[in-house]
Amino acid sequence: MAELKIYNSLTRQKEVFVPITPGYAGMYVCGPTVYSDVHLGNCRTFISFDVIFRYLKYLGYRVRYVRNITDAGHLEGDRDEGDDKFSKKARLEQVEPMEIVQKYTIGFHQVMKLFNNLPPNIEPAATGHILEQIEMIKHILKNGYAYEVDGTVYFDVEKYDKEKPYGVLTNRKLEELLEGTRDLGGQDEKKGRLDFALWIKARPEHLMQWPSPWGMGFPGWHIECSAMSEKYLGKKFDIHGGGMDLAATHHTNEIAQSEACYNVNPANYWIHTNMLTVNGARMSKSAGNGFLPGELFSGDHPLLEKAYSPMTVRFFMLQTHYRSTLDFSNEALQAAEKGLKRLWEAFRNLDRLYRQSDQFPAVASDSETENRCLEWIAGFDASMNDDFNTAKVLANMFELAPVINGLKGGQLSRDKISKATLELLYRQFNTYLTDVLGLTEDKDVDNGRLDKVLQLLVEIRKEARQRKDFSMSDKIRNELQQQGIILKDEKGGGVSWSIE
RNA sequence: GGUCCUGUGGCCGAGUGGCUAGGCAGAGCUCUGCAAAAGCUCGUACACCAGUUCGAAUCUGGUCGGGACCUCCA
Repeated sequence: MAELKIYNSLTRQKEVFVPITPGYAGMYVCGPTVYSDVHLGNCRTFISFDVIFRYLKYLGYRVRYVRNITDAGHLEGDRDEGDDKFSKKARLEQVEPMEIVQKYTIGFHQVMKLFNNLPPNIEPAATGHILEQIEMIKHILKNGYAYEVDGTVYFDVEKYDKEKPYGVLTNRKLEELLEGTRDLGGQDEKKGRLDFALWIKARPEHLMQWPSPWGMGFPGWHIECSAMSEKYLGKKFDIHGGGMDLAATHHTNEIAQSEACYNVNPANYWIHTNMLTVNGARMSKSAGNGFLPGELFSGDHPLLEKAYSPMTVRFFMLQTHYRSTLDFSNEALQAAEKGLKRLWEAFRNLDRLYRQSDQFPAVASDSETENRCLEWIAGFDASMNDDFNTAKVLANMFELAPVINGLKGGQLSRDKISKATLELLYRQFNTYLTDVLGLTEDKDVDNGRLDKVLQLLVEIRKEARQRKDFSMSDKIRNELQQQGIILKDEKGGGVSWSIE
């Protein structure tokens, strides 16, 4: 099999993936800050990495996928002072901060499940790793890359940059970064404008605080990922991922922390997923243009014309490469909904053909059709190996759909492709659709009883049609359609049905 | 201002120096009692201006437009 190539943000080029330990892959992805509902933009990132996780497994790697829950230390502003997001929200809702954390963690997991994202292998929380974070800060202090001011510990960026380029990830020089920094005013206790807090002194009334060598306080936002990734994946692991917005600050600081502590860049491959936009502007919590998954599934949002299922949204996202921005619109979602429906229809037809695979010859009568199919099938792996090009995989599936539907509907004779090719097609189509891309069929109503009832109605309608009693047959079909059940008369006299 | 990304047919979106992805919408046809579904056919798109080249939407330079990051956000 061809090699997997990954676009590495660190080197700004595609590189062949070579794991540190053959057969194993370690991946750390920055998870959500659970002080409010995740919006669709957050979901896009996690869906992208879910597919990457799934594909690595498909390739046979034993993957350890770690995705953290940020439940402490994430501050409101850029001043390294004031409340963290949890305490603020807790005050607002008059509950414990951990109630906020619990509520939105559960919500996050529910949404992930609806999108059919596999759970990570480890999902560590920042509050559960205070000790590890303190140890790491102590280590950085000992190495001389941090300093304490009145109970708060800062990372010394300018000192660090003298030995290692601070802005490697975003390809920026320290001087440029310093120019872009806002003057924070005279009362700043930091030595350098780019210095960031590793540990923050807590005021007495602060709701979340822990004892430390520097007094009561709480960890800075960036140290948790460094400490937890080291704990579960080691000082050096294969893949570190997250949204593109995290590269300039969060990931840059993570690299600095690990370098200052262990003298190593924590990850070989840095993967950054692009933003979801609305009318060309980034979807974000602070901009107020965020869609909540729930609003999408119910259609309850002023900008939405109708509800869209989780799988429609997942498919919509997979039609675009993860490194491109994706613009969110009704038109695009409706197109995705119809496209996905067509794909499932083709898969159902393929499933039926597969069960009749004995009707297919050992050698295809039409080598051109046969070979084209084989190329499209091989294209699944080839596309994914090229930096996880899910859009191309789906395009190949759509290329195969007319062949499948043609074989099923009789427009294409069944000797056109060989039994072996049909079976390969079924296996790969099935594996990719459900295992690699993680799509499941939206079935709100489906059970054996409904099937029996429909078979009865189909039978009655068939008899009516034989009598040329078309008013009766149309009545059955139309009334069912009112309920969202579509009857389709097939060529050989059979009838199939699908639910809208 | 700095760093970087991007500009593809009505819409969404892949992409390689030459062989015009794909989806949705639209038109015609086949099939059908009528439909639906399905199948077949149809759009010669690649911001603009130069340059490199036998040949560029794909490479280089410039112009214009859009966006991200530099401040919390996946």
